Parts: sequence; structure tokens; C-alpha cells
Amino acid sequence: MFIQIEPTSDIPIYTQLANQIIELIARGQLKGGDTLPSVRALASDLSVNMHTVNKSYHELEHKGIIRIVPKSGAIINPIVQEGITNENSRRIIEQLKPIIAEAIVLGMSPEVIQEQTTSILITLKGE
Amino acid sequence: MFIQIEPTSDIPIYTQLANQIIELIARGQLKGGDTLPSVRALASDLSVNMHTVNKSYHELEHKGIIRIVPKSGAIINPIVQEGITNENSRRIIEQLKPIIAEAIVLGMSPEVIQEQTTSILITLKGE
DNA sequence: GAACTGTTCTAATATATGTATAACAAACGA
DNA sequence: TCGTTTGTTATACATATATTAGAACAGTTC
Repeated sequence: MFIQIEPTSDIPIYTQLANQIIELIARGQLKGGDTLPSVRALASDLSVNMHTVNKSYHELEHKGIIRIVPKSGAIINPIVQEGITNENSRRIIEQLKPIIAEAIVLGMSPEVIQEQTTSILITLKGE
Repeated sequence: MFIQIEPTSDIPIYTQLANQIIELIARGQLKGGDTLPSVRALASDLSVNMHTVNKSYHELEHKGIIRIVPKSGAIINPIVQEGITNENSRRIIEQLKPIIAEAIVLGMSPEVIQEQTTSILITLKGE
């Protein structure tokens, strides 16, 4: 697991960690059925507190990305193949909207926004 | 100004406000040169504290979206026409990446992600 | 000159974030 | 079986962020 935490970032550590795990799954470097390190092991690895890692894992579980088996470990769910749910789709769009609005106001043209989106998709999935 | 604040949201009030002002500018409902209400007037209007509105305005100024003239008011900068700066572009991409990664993991196909991006752009700019 | 403006200051409260320790009970592995 | 590991839970503490409140100040506006 190649994870890098910046303790001084304005993004909370547990969010940084959750985001990076999501990115690893999107890239296919973590697959459905793979197990995540124990909260203690990963915490020690990243030099952060056990509870901080635990909070990340529960955020991922709440989003439906992993499942936590008590007293056992955390397992990555397979990437959903049947298409995204309406609820999740709505959430994603609500998150994208303000960022795209900001991009427009800062002078990024719709064409460039599309290009950058494509670029990110290629980076993540190779498509 | 049609602004709606949800006090119980997990998104801070000052962020909600800044986002909505940005969206109004992106939509063209606020234009370069337009003035924003005074911090006291808008705070009263939204039933929030003056300092919360002030924090929003300063966030917008920090992003280069408005300028604040001390003892006078806040004026919207024109939408940048010369293209986005590299620094701003980098920031936008860093914000988009984790959301797009999450969309992929939750089963949104690259094609649908592109479609939704287009849809948001149309909603905002009519393009 | 009165009203309004953003600024600054102090203060209080609530919530969020992160760390530190410890104990518990279930699961795991040898 | 038995020791180790696991996630869980509880308490405590420190710091930062978010929000509100009230007041005073000095420049701007009309």
C-alpha cells in the first residue's frame, strides 16, 4: 500500500487516507476481496493514531466501499458493475457542482474542464 | 440574491455561502462589477452572524473571485477571459480527482461521469 | 453630519480533529 | 487449547474550527 499522509494539510488525516484508498481501488491496485491492514498496523505504518485510521475505515464503510468484519478485518467490496445508485449519483453531482462552478469563474473553459475530466479518468482507469 | 443556507448541514455556513455566490457568478446572475450586499445586511438576511459572512467574502477574495474595498464594500471581479492560471488549474484538478475516483468505485462509468460533467456545465452556463 | 461600511477585538460555546491509554471480547493461528 | 491479533468501546486531553455575540473604531457615502 503506497499511502502518503501530510500531517500539516488542511485536509483531515482520515479524509486523506480514505481518499487515497478510494483512489487505489479506482486504479485497480486494490481489488474486491482484498483486505486492508489492521487499524493498528496501518496507524503504526503512517505514524498516526489507531482511531484516526478507524475513522477512515468507517467512512469507507458508510460509503459502501468496504465492509468491516468485527474482530477480524476490513475487506474491499468489488467495484459496483450494475451502475451507480441514484442516491450515490446525486451525492457525486452535488460534490462536483461547486468545483466546476469555481473552475468556470476562474476562467477554465467548458472544453478544458471536459479535457481535464478525461485526463483524470485516464490517469485513474487508463480509459 | 437567491441564497439558501442550511444551518444543520455538515458543510460550514461560510462555505455554503461562498459556493452559492460562485455559482451565481458562473450562471451569470452576478457579473463583474456587481457589488455584494454588506456583511451586515446579508447576515441579517440569512439569519447568520456578520463574521460568518465576512469569512465567506474573504475566502472569495483569497480565491481571486471578488475584491473587498475596506469601509466600502465587496465587488465581483469579471470572469477571467484569458484562461485559468496553472496554479488555479492544479487546485481544481486536485479537488476533482478524489470525487471522480469515488464515482468510479461506486459504479459510475467514465461515459456517465463525462455526461454528468456536461450536464453540470449546461446547468451552469447553458453550453 | 448622520448613517453605513469593513475592520478589529474580546468573549463564549459547540463541534471536529487527533492523540493517548486502557480494557474487552471475539476471531485467528499454531 | 492458548497466546496473539482484531475491531470495539470508554475516558481523557489538547488543539483547531465554526459560529455567535457585542462593542468600538475609522473611513466612506450621501
